[in-house]
Amino acid sequence: MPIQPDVSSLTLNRLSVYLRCLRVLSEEGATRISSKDLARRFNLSAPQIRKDLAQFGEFGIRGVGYDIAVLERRLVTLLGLDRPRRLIVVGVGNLGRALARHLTFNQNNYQVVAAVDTDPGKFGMRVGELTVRPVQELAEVVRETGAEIGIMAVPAWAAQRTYTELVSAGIGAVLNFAPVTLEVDPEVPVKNVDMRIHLEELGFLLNSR
Amino acid sequence: MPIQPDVSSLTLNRLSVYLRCLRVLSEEGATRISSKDLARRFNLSAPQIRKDLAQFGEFGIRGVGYDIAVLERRLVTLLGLDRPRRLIVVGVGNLGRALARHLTFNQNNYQVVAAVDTDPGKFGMRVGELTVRPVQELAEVVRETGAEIGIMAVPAWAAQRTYTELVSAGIGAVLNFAPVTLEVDPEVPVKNVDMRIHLEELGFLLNSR
DNA sequence: CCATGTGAACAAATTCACAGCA
DNA sequence: TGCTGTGAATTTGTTCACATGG
Repeated sequence: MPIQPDVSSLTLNRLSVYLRCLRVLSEEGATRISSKDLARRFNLSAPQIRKDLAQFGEFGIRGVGYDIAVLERRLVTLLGLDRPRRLIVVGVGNLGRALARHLTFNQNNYQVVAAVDTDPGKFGMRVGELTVRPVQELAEVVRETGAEIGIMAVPAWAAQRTYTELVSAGIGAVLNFAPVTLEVDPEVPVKNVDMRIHLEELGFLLNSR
Repeated sequence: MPIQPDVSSLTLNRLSVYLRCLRVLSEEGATRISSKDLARRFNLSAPQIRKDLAQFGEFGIRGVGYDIAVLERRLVTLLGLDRPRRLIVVGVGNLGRALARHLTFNQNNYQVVAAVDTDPGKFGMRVGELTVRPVQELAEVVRETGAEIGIMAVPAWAAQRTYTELVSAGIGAVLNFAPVTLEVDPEVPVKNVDMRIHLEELGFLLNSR
């Protein structure tokens, strides 16, 4: 019965995948699933499912499998999906505007609550339900809205400065779409979405055939 | 002097990073760089730089370092950045429209040359320079435009079918933004951009403090 | 000399295989 | 009996350290 010592990013990402799979099964009315069946059904690895889950306690029933509802609840809690997460979009170019709309999901969690930009020409502009505010007011906006995650959709050259500003404004974590490697404060984790790197990898693969 | 046996995704992604760094140095007028200096300057690992590069031949000059221009050219070639890459966007919702604009870079490579959707209400709609065409004409559009990479910005439930259609249409590789694990044809590689997984990882990290 | 290129040591991640329990 | 949970084996990736060569 070990507590999580520290969990790798690889494992965490698989937890998200497992949750997705469990929701499909729930939808179908299933109540129990073994790691083997889960693996077969969704192209996963059974021992890996067990190793991953075992890091957070013993959920399974030996000889039977996992209770889908129980496991689902546990993963929801672990991934912080049991309460709202407020997001703030920084940079409302093409991508920022799309993200401001796209990342506001249905339900209770993940809602984009604010958008800011440096360009005075954009202040007051409407993006979905939001009004674009000046980046100078970032700290204020973060405080007012309770935003926890910053979505960075700024040009590469502005990214490091923007990150620093988000940190000072009291943000808790950042999803970065700018194609740069940020100098990161360990207190404010960053995940990068670097489309150019992905495209270049595909470019390499296209070349080799 | 080994040829590339097969290169890991991790290595390929670092090549993109190296290229980015070299461009900064070029810009500054530098002509030579050692793995040690490159590592120090950009927070990389010197032995890893050497290992990564060595997979593709011997570029360095012992006792001196690497010639920036030579290395840059080699990486450009490896990553397929020396000739145009035409992209087709499938699904022109908020995200698809933004990507259609965002992924058309300056220069000669990476240009979005077409956009398609299933919704007849969107046929003929303008997105930047493009006109949205019916997904039924996918194969034709791919042939006409010479698109090599498909950008999937469709809902999760449509993703698998869309991938299959892209494969039949003769696409070479896919960048997938739908939050699903695709069943993949080994001939048509896929890279996933799964924002939900990233947000859920950040959610976990926010919880643990 | 000095930095590359590389085998050897190490670390991380995955898979295996089985003990232990419902 | 059958599946979980887990140490042990394996594979994959990174770092070290040094022989090699400009």
